[in-house]
Amino acid sequence: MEKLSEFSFRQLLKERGLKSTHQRDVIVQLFIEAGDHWSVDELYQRVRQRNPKIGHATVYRTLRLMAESGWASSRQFGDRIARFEHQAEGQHHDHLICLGCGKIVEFESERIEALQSRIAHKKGFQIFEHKLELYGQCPDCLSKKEGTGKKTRKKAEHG
Amino acid sequence: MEKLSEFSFRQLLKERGLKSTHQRDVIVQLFIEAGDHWSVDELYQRVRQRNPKIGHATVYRTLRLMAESGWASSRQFGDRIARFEHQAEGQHHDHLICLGCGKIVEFESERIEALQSRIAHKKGFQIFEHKLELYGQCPDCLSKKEGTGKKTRKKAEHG
DNA sequence: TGATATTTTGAAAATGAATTTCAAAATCAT
DNA sequence: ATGATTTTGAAATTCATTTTCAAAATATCA
Repeated sequence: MEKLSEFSFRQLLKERGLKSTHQRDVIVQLFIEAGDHWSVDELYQRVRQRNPKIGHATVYRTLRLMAESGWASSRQFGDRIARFEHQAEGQHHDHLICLGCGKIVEFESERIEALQSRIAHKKGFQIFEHKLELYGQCPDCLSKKEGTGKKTRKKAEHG
Repeated sequence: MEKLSEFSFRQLLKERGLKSTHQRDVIVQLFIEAGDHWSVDELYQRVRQRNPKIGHATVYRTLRLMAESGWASSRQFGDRIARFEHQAEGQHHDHLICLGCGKIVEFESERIEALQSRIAHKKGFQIFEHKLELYGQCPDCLSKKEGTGKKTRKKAEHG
């Protein structure tokens, strides 16, 4: 699969007999710029800044289109809202999620993947994908937290 | 923590200054009987069979209460609906989910847990819980499937 | 036991993320 | 440009879950 860009997305649309639009350009471009783990609504806010006329349904639709065509994938971390990430070209990756500040850190482990395959095979399953999420406290939140152990989940930090 | 039973749940309510009710008895008992990975609605259907006067809000509330007090835990497998399981006394377990028939199989792996801890530690995180889900096809669906690779997710099978 | 303060309940309304509807607007092949 | 087709935005809808609120049930204690 090609690396995602505004242009390769237009290419994809063409191949599928779909139309290129200003809205799709903006959304795809901002999706690329934004980085991983944004919710639809967070991305929609950015889109609005660039063009307030673009509706949220269009953001949902475009993100879904990207996910269906393999450019993006959607995940849920604990809550009920979908967060999108750029589809990793090669390696699959997993996530550490901070319950303090919402920060999401990615990691990879070939050894875990290998163990997963072995387990699946033992149970007779054929695996298409997996999700591994570790929930806890990030270094920052651990050092800040002297006193009470609060469990409030703030809006996700990104960067 | 004590093993879950109707009676220990009444105990818990008492300790918390909450009231024992017929509804809570029925819901807890059926939750125990039902086994793992039922959605609220599926459990609600069972509850209705025993007592059609019990409302779905009460089932939601009771399940939430059980989850808050550590008797049950809720998870989402791919879709947006919560499924509940009895809190494993000792060992944490993970899940294999069949995308063909919705069957959910549990497994445990100390070695994966150990690798997870190591990774978390390396990134400076302190982990409270984790989720590992492997999505694919179960043995039954693999053998059934000769021709087309359909991806429809049926209602979950249990047992 | 009965009075009463408190909690719980069920029905219906509210919420919130995501999807659909539909008429108007935009796109694209000719 | 023309016209068929797709896309759009706003509003409505869906669906799981939560909340509201008046009525009912429960616990407490005199």
